Order: sequence, then structure tokens, then C-alpha cells
Amino acid sequence: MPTLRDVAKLAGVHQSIVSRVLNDDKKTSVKEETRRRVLEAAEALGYWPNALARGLKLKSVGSLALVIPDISNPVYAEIIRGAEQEARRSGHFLLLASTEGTDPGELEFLQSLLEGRVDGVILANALVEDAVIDDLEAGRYPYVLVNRRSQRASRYVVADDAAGAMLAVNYLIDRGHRRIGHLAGPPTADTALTRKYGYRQAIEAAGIAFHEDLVIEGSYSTDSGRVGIRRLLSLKDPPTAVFAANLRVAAGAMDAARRTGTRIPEDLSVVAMHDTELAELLSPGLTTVRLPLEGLGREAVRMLLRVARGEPGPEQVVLLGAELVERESVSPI
Amino acid sequence: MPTLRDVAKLAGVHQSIVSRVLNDDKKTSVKEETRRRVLEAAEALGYWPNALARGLKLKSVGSLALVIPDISNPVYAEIIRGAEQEARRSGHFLLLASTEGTDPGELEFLQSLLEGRVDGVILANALVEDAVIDDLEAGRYPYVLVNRRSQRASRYVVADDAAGAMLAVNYLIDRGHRRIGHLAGPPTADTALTRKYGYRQAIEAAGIAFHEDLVIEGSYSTDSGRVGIRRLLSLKDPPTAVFAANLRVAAGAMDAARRTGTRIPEDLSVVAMHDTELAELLSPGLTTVRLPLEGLGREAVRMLLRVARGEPGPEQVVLLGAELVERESVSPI
DNA sequence: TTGAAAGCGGTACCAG
DNA sequence: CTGGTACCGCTTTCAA
Repeated sequence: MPTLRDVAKLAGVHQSIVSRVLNDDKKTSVKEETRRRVLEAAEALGYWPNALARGLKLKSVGSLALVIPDISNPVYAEIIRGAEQEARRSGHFLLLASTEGTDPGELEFLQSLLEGRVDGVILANALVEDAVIDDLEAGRYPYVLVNRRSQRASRYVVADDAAGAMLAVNYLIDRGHRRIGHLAGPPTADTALTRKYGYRQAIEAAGIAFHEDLVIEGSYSTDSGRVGIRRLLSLKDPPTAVFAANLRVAAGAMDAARRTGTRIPEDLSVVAMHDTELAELLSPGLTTVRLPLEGLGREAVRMLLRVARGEPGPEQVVLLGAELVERESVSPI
Repeated sequence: MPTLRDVAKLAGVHQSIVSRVLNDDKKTSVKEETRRRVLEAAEALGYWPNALARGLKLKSVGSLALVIPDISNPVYAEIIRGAEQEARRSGHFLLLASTEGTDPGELEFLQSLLEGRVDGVILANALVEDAVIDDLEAGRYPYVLVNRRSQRASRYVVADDAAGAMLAVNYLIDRGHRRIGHLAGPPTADTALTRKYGYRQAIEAAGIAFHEDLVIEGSYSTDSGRVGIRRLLSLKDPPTAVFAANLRVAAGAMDAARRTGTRIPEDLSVVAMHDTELAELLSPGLTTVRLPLEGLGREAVRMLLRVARGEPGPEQVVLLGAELVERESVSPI
């Protein structure tokens, strides 16, 4: 690997000149002829600056970390895509770290990530422990939470999950449903709580009594959907429609329902949060609520960059814009 | 951020001692009492070594890059998971870079990645241009291709796509199918070519005539599956079964087939390459061939680490172990 | 307009 | 067993 000195030698100038030319430093001027020679030499050697040395000096490496819990979840894929784009746009690399179940010991993990390797961290991990957040706050590390609120975290960007949930439930209500179940996510996840809240708001706003037993809490997994729907369908007075807290849950629920002979949408209408490829591949195509997930990733990067640069800006962002995507999983009653 | 010198000062020793203690250097010994003091000081300050400074000196940063074309593809998710695990096991970070359509200018991209930021690169990008590979070879950069063969690349790790395809097709043949279509992937993808080859091998080995018009080439997308299946079904003598080159293609095909009134598996049997969550969520559940994708990721990391360390080892690895996963998308004829 | 030199935060070699 | 020092490759201030 050629270094600055190599280029300098070939161009017959001092390395500091090379540095100035290559970074095209406005503060000092370089003779046109010299600049040309330097550029040529750099080109000839295929010179590329060493990011480590640069970062060491400048105390900024030009990369950000995005920590997610699980790569195979398409929800994260969208957040990642948005973050990637924005990072690239601003000349940064995105270092993706998936905790993939290896969730504990995260602190050490973050430490080694932060110590020079990246300029800041975005935590898309729905399950970060409060201790981790406290530590980040204490260390004054540049970080932002995405898709998760927290009392202790000063910065986060989230979607309007409550509005999304209400959109879904109102859609069902508008079609005449009164007994509407909710397959909720894990009570440990902020998004799950918020969606459940939205569900309840919509129900009560329509003057329908809220029934605790129509809400089944589980995890964000297909199996959870399967288990949940069985419980709902075995109720003496089962719901005519369900709102699933995410797509996987809905998929599991549809699968399990079908296996017990329940037809969708004739016997049971289904609406789910999140709209990914899967929604249209299921049959019947699933009616969903689309949240601006890519936007979440984008905003998180923007906010992080602001924090890292010490610039002012909003500390909490709620991205509006939930949208209903109609397919064939709902029938009027 | 405390530095080595800070720790040294607090412990009342020289920084070089601190370095030795913290890296627990076997070559020089340190008095037990001193060691304790150093450890305490480091703990008290919350010291963590700066990865950049370390990397600059050691010419190795402890991170690897994995370049993929598209995060939302679950096939890559599995490769990523395997790579992550192996990287972590060996104390490395995995820097994930998704080209996400931004495919050109890859060279520059790789350059800036390689220049110090990572110790090597794994290219899971099925569409890397040969020029890129030539350049990597020329630059003697540590790199490995995964899930793609190449004449010009000296190192790659792939699955046994041909055997997998044969497994799928033979399964259909065993159940009495003779007219078997193939929804192939893009001719630019090595995996697609290999699977097509496997398909043909299986067909001919069974003494069935190979019909060019039963093979539809497309891309690895759901839409391609939709288009392809329509063409196959509109043949004067349509196939009774199809082998889809990947799961997305199969999902699209099933969707389109169903919409034209074709029942699966009664009218048309379907087998697809790859087994992800989607396969069991579709209805009917899709019979698939599972390739050792996680293993691919793992092996790629191992190989890359060997290359980076200049150790000897195999240059091409073909990971065996395709496996048929039976569900409900095939009926005997 | 250019050159010299210091220093970012470590590691490792050599001397004591 | 411990301290001093050079250096990894770059940026930047100060002098010439």
C-alpha cells in the first residue's frame, strides 16, 4: 500500500503538500504545477488514504454503527435500507451489527464498537436494556434509538405506531366489525405497547366496549400468531376480525386459522401492522398498515450525525405517515 | 476518553507497562503488584483501547466486510448470520455493506473500505463485475467470493447448487412427473446457471427429453415467477410440475397460478430452491431444497481469515449438504 | 508556496 | 521487571 510519503517522493515534494492537495485545503495555496505533479503521482501509485491514520488524527472515522437484533426480520431490512442511503449520501459507512440473540454483554460490545471504530451508534434493538442507555448517556456517546422510545434516552426517532394501529382498527370498524381481537406483541417492546394503546383508543372511540380477553400478548413471531389466534377462536364469542401487531404474527395466525377450517376473510378478517413483500404473497393478500420504516432509518442517521457534530436539533422525532394498504384479507360484516 | 497514558499516570507506571498488562503479553513479565495496580487504574477510568491507534500499529483492525446486493433477501440474511457468528467467534466485527442497486462505482467503494477500515472483504454480491475481481486479485487484497463462482477469482465458497437442483427434480420425477418446467434465475447469476444445469442433468438422467421451452429464464424476483408461470401454463402442453430457482420466484408463480384458477398441488406441483420462513407461510406450504447458507457465511469468514493471515488452505470450497424439506406443494401424478 | 515537525493512541524493541 | 523511544500514516501549525 502506498503512503503519503511514497506519493510525495514520486512527486518530488513534501508529504504535507500532498495532504493539502488531496484534501484540497482551502487555507493554503499550492502552485498549479505542483498540484498536477502530486495528482499524477497519486494516480500512478493508486494511492488511497489510510482511514485509520486519518481517523486517529481527526477523531472521526466516517462510519456509523447500526445495531439490530435480527437480520432476517424484514422490518429491520427497511430501516437498514433507509439508514444506508442516508449514510452514503453523507459520505459515511454503515457498520451493521446484529446481536442475533447474543443480546447480553452488549455493553462490552458497544464499547469496542465505539472506541474509535465508529463515530456514533444507532440502536434499532427493541430490547436494549436501560442500563445500556444509562451508560451511553453517561459516556456522552453519540447515539440515537430508532423504533423505540425510552424515558431515559434523550434521543430517539419512532413511527406513529398509535396512529397506525388506529388506522387499522378503524378500517375494520368501518366495515361493520364490532368484535375485534388484537394479537399484540411482547409487552417488553415499546412498539407493541403503543400499538395496543392505539387499538384500545380506536375501539373505545367507536363506543365499543374494550374486552381484555380479546387481546393476546405474545412475541413478534409466527408461532405467537398461531398460538394467539387459536386462543381467540376458541373463545365462546370469537372475534370476527383481528388486528395483528406485526406481519409475522399475522402470517402465523392466518396459517393456524386456515388449518382449523376458518376461512379468511369470510369467517375472519385480518389486518396487520407492516407492509413487506410477504403481505402480498400470502393468500389472501393481507391488508396492512405501512409505516415509514425507511424514513426511520434516514432520520436516525441524520439525527446521529447532528449529535456527533454537536449541532442543535430536535431530540425526539415522531415520523408521521401511516398508510393503509388494502388487499383481500378483510370482508365487511 | 482515557488513554494509555492516563492509566499509566494513575497507576504510577510507564505506559508501556500498561500496554503489556492489558494485552497480557507473554514475552515479558510484570510484577504481580504492578499488574494489579494497572488493572485497577484501567477499571477506575473505564479505559478501553482505541481501535484505530491499535489497528494503525498492528496493521489489522479486527473487522471484515461483507458486501451484499440486497438486505431484504432472506437468502442473504442466512449467509450474514453464519458470517456474523463466525466473525464474532474469532473476535472480528462484521461490517455489512449493502450495495442495494447502487452497484456501479463499486471499485471506489471497495477501495475506501479496504484502506485500513477492514482486514478483508467477502463479496456475496452475485453481480460483481469481473473488473472488480481482477482488481482485487491485482491488489492482492484479502477477499473471498461467496455463493458465486468465477473463473478469475482464486477463492470462493459456494453451495452445491447442482446437486440441490437434482434433488428437487428427482423428487418430482419419483412422484411420476415427466413434464417438469423450470423457472430459472438470471443467466448472469452463477447460481442460476448451475441450478439449470442440475435440472437438465436430472431430467436427462431419467430418460426424459429436455425441452427448451419448459425453461423460462428471468430474475430472482416474485414478478419474474408470475410472468414465467403464465408462459408455462399457456403452453399447449403445460408442465405438471415446476422447479423454481428460488423462493421468491416460486411465491410469485404460486400467486399467479392461483389467480388463473390453477390449483396447487392438484393441477401443478411446485418445488423451490431455498428454505426460509416464507416457505412454510405460503399456502400450501412449499416443498423446498435447503442449502447450507449459514455454512456458506461461516466458511467464507474462515477462508478470508486464513487468506488475510497468509495461511495455506483450500482456495475453493463447495459446501455439500442440500436437503429436501417436504411440505404440501407437490402431489404425485 | 513549501518544508519541518509534532502528535493522534497505541505496540514493541532495546536498554537498564 | 520496568522505562524510554521509535514508529504506524496522516493532518496541521509554524517557520522559512
